[in-house]
Amino acid sequence: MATMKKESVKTMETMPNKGAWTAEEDRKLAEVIATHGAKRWRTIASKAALNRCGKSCRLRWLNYLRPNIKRGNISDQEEDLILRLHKLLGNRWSLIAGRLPGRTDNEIKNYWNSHLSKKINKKGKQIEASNRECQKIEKKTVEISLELKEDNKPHNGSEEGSNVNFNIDDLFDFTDEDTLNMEWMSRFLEMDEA
DNA sequence: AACAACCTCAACCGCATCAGA
DNA sequence: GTCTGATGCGGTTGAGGTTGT
Repeated sequence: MATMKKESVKTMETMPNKGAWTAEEDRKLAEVIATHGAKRWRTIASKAALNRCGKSCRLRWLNYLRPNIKRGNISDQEEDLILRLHKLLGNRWSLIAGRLPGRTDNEIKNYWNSHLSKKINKKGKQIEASNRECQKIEKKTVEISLELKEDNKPHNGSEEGSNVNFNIDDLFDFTDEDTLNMEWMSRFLEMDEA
């Protein structure tokens, strides 16, 4: 990918190199990191003589050159984990990445923005629709119960004697998902404490 | 075949936080 | 305590690829 942003000649002359990394740059950077370690990025940048800033070198190393980087598609299992972690942590990409060996925060962020956010929106719309349906049913249930109350009301106006036993729990159909999430979250937090 | 619209992902930017002097 | 440089993080951009018309 020959990524070269539109820049004036002056900027090109004075600013550090920008755009896509070449194989040669990667090799030089890896070489310097091998001898000096992955810290003091500004020093690394100058030792590698790449005409790139320390920040760029760090990013390149973390997202591309670092060993044990897992390349390729995100598995269903990983996707599920990302979804759960995002639910728990929000856009804390580096924390999420920390729970996915071999994956980088940038990769997860990109995956979220291009795949999962769309999925969530889609699901969100479905949930909205089903919520609307639930509200309709709820409204109807309340109407019916009020009608029944009216019918069973003694003519002296007392509430006693009503046959309507209204159980609030019957209105909600809880799935096991919330319970599972709570259990999973506890396990996750235990991992951090360990 | 040509063009537009959309998608992906590497790289950049700005800000926040950390660490050492 | 505070100043300064280094590092880390999340948001954004845009080139190149893919798909649709």
